Amino acid sequence: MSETRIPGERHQLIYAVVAQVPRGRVATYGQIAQLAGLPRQARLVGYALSALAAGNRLPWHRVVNARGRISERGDDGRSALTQRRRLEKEGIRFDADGVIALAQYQWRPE
DNA sequence: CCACTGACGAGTG
DNA sequence: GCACTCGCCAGTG
Repeated sequence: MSETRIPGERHQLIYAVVAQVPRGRVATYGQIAQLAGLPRQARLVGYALSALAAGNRLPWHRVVNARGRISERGDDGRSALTQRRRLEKEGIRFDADGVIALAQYQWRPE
């Protein structure tokens, strides 16, 4: 069967998973993709998040890359700084290299 | 319609 | 551990 995919459908699947990441925890792009039923498509998660309109309710700041670092956006680090501040406000610590200890903070859905 | 451009990560050498 | 390839989607001009 050829599954008819509506453009933007993947974005919705991704947003639905991001919305579930609890406060004080982080998830990786690859993890979000996996949970959204899009294994090995971490990049799509990045695309989906970059397409977010400002002022949305999604906790997009809880998504970091597989190395535990915040991915840069090409907006001169502005949004990256916002992201870091929000995470620190939730109690998440960064080491001197700007790395989050995933072993401690990564979200593990039941 | 085509070309280009992004919040990634696993695999390979 | 580093450099490189490749897979994959949606918006813009």
